[in-house]
Amino acid sequence: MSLDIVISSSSEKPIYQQLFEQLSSQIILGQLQEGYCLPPIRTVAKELQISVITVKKAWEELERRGLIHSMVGRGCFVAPLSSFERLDKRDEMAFDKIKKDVAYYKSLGISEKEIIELIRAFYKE
Amino acid sequence: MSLDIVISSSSEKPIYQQLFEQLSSQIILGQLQEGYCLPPIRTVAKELQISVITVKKAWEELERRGLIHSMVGRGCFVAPLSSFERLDKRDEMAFDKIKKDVAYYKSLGISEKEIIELIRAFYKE
Amino acid sequence: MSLDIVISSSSEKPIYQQLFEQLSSQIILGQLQEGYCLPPIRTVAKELQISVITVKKAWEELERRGLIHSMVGRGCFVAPLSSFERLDKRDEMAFDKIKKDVAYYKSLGISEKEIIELIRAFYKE
Amino acid sequence: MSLDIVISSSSEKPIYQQLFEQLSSQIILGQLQEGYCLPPIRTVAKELQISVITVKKAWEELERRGLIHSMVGRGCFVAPLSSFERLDKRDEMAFDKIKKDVAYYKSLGISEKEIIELIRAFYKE
DNA sequence: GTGGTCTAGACCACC
DNA sequence: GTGGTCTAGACCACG
Repeated sequence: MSLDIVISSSSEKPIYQQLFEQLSSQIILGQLQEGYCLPPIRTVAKELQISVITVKKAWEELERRGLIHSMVGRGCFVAPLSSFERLDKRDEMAFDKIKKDVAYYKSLGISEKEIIELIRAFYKE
Repeated sequence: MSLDIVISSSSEKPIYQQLFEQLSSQIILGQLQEGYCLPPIRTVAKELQISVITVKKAWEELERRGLIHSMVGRGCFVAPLSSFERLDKRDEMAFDKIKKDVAYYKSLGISEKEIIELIRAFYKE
Repeated sequence: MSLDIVISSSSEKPIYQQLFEQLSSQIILGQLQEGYCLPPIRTVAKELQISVITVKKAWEELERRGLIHSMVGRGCFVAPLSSFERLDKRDEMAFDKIKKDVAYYKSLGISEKEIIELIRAFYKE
Repeated sequence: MSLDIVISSSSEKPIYQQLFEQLSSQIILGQLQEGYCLPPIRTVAKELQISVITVKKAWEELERRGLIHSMVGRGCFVAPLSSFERLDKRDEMAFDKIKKDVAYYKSLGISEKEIIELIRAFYKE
């Protein structure tokens, strides 16, 4: 399998979400090219030692977001997306999160300046 | 009840966590002074129209973080914290989160510059 | 259980889709009022003699469409929708289908007039 | 190959059904004359870049409907149909679908008038 | 008690 | 061989 996925079963995040996040990143960043045929879900499940259903759930979410499309009997393929569309989906996925994050930072009384310094510091790591 | 809490039952966040976040903010920001006696959990539960168990869970989390301490038969009290200690706890609660957030932003290929612009924009709202 | 659902296991449609279609109709038509608490999925599953997972899948689709929202430990509730929003969702669900249907009718060489006569006839039944 | 077929691999419809629908339309509309010898299924498969099995399945469905008949070792031929018979088969194929469609429209609470307006609009496209 | 997640394993439609 | 659907049953988080 050529997928580059790491699953942490001890993570607080559900496995299907870890899968979704990693795959969606790779598609949005163009690391998986359009038309690329993903490995069969049963293969992915076996290699990651998780259930087929869990993989399926992640794939369904990817399809719902228009990042892949599945064809019975043929496999699942990375959707054709222009650079513009990829950027659009990326922003769509990031904005809501950032908005919530900022709301939380503010509720803790952390200043804009402090946040930005921390962001810069963690970005360099 | 003199607590200033707002619960959203339609939020995606569990109720106990909403409680915890709001109380911890207020303690960390010094809005609830040290030694202040919190209302009985049954009172809080009744006024917010939630389960006693839910309130208990939030209080336990606050105690675990050292923000309150309970005395059997007497009630729960805001812990005595110096300004320095409060800042320390605040940072402790914020750092891990920011670190994770930045990791996610990076995985989506968003630049440090973009993030900071968004943070600034959302901060002004 | 007060839900008014009929499942045909011999139908060509998947069970979860039958569930989804009937529930969504009832919500869109205002037959299930906003805030109404649906019976627990395990109860629905038992009464309809289908799997919990199948019910869950239908509920997930309803939630995705904004027709219900679920709260862990509390249940699933019909979303608050204005008459306008309900009409909007109804149209959203109907338009795509009608468009496809018309394309098929046209490919069979059936005239607009014939179709309309048939629609009228079946509508009266 | 003189067949006029377009296959969409990204369509939600199975390929064999796309094949069947297009061929049956052409036969019913008299675009393929009776006695016309269809190209060998291996030729069709190669030109459309699909599996022979898929073509075979579509051909079987056409034969089941009495639109073509196969003669071992000689090929598949468009069945001899009078104009009347063709109209009959067309209606047979359309009626069930329209009936189901109308049932669905009704379940969504869409009025006969609305449907007809939409049908007219989509027909003009 | 609720819903959320994950599992193993079956059968089907499609290619 | 592929993905799609359905099943039974487990464990967890939440209230």
